[in-house]
Amino acid sequence: MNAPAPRRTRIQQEKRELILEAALEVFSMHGFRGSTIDQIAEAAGMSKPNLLYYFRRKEEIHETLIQRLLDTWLAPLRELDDVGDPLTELRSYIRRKLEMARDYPRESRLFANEILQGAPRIMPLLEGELKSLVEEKVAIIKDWMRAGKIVRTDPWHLIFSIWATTQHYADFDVQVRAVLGPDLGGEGRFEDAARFLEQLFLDGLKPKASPN
Amino acid sequence: MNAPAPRRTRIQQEKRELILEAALEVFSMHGFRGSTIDQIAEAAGMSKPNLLYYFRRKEEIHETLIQRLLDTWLAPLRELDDVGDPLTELRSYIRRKLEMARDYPRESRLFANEILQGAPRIMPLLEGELKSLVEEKVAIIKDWMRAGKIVRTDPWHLIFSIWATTQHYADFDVQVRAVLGPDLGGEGRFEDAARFLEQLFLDGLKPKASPN
DNA sequence: CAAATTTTTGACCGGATGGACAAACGTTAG
DNA sequence: CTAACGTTTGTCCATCCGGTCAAAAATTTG
Repeated sequence: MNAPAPRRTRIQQEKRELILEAALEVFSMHGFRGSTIDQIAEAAGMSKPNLLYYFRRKEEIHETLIQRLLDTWLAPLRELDDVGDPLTELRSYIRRKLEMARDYPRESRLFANEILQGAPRIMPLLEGELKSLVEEKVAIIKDWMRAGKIVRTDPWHLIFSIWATTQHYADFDVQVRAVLGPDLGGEGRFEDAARFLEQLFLDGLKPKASPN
Repeated sequence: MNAPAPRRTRIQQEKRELILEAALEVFSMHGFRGSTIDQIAEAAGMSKPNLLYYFRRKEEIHETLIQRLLDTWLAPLRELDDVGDPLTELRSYIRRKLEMARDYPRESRLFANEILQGAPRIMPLLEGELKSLVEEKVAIIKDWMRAGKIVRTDPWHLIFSIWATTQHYADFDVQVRAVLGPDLGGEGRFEDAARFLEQLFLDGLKPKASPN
């Protein structure tokens, strides 16, 4: 399906990296249609034709960005496995997702933009890779429920709500900071969010009968 | 500050309404920059110059849409008051928000688009009206906590997480449906989500000591 | 009906934007 | 030095898009 990755010199690699970094900044802020090649070129410190020497089309930059994003984006969920204690596993999943919202807000917004617009470029991936990954993790969670390790609830919507609450702090960051104001909206907001989410999910999920 | 609303004939009102309906469809899908006047005009069944006879600029449509949206959008939160039982109040707030995600997904996406792009047009409103509304409701929630009606937790992030989880079903609807698949992703998904969220928030918030 | 007013449309304009291209520039290898 | 190759840039083009305008069509008013 994919063409073989062409050989590239070290300089080409670096320039392409520079462009991708700049494009991430621009795309995540203005969306695909709202961003211009000129903006990206300027952010990357080069001229438009020069940028087009490294990426032939605007879409090519976007595609590369999205593709690269998805690998790192799903990593936390991939790491969720059934070897550890369920509550510990879920806690560190939530924490990792929140850390990603804090450390990679641009990636999160790029993804959000894509989904908002109907996911035209990644629909197959959502229905394929993502769907089966979630199914795999849902199975694990169901096992935990059957074993009485966590309360019975809907595992799909549990995952959705973890996604929603954590990504909210990246995608809606402007709103969060505006509402919290200067006092509460500083860097500490992620600590507060982490504490809150841990309490929300883990107290909500902890079995009432025999808390061990 | 605002110019007085000009007198309009019934026909003008209807046409403007038609245009706003079409624009909501288009803007919520492609964002402001990604939408063209031609698209909106075609969706409204009229020519571009004709549309521009009713709205002089593209921005004017968008502003009208956003302004109208915000009133209805914050209505559920406004209704949250301290007269009823706290858990009942929160339950119906969550339910109303989820119903809005189900019944007005385009409005939700329009709002999400605006926030994602840094809220350039509504920042003052976020820092003003929204902030003080949230502060007001945070005070109520704090009272409930002091009175032992609900567990102590961070009221700001409680509100954020209600926003995040409910709006997720509108903004990320494509992803939700893709992951759930045809079986689970039907209309029942909102019922499932409602049940899950109620359990998540209310069990998580219910005081452990004396549940009454 | 006829004048006045409102609504609709085709044609057009100017600027922005994605992209092409050839020439210039720089670097490396013989 | 110079030929070959990789990189950079100025210029240009076609298209898209927001918005204008005058004239035609429809509607209302007298």
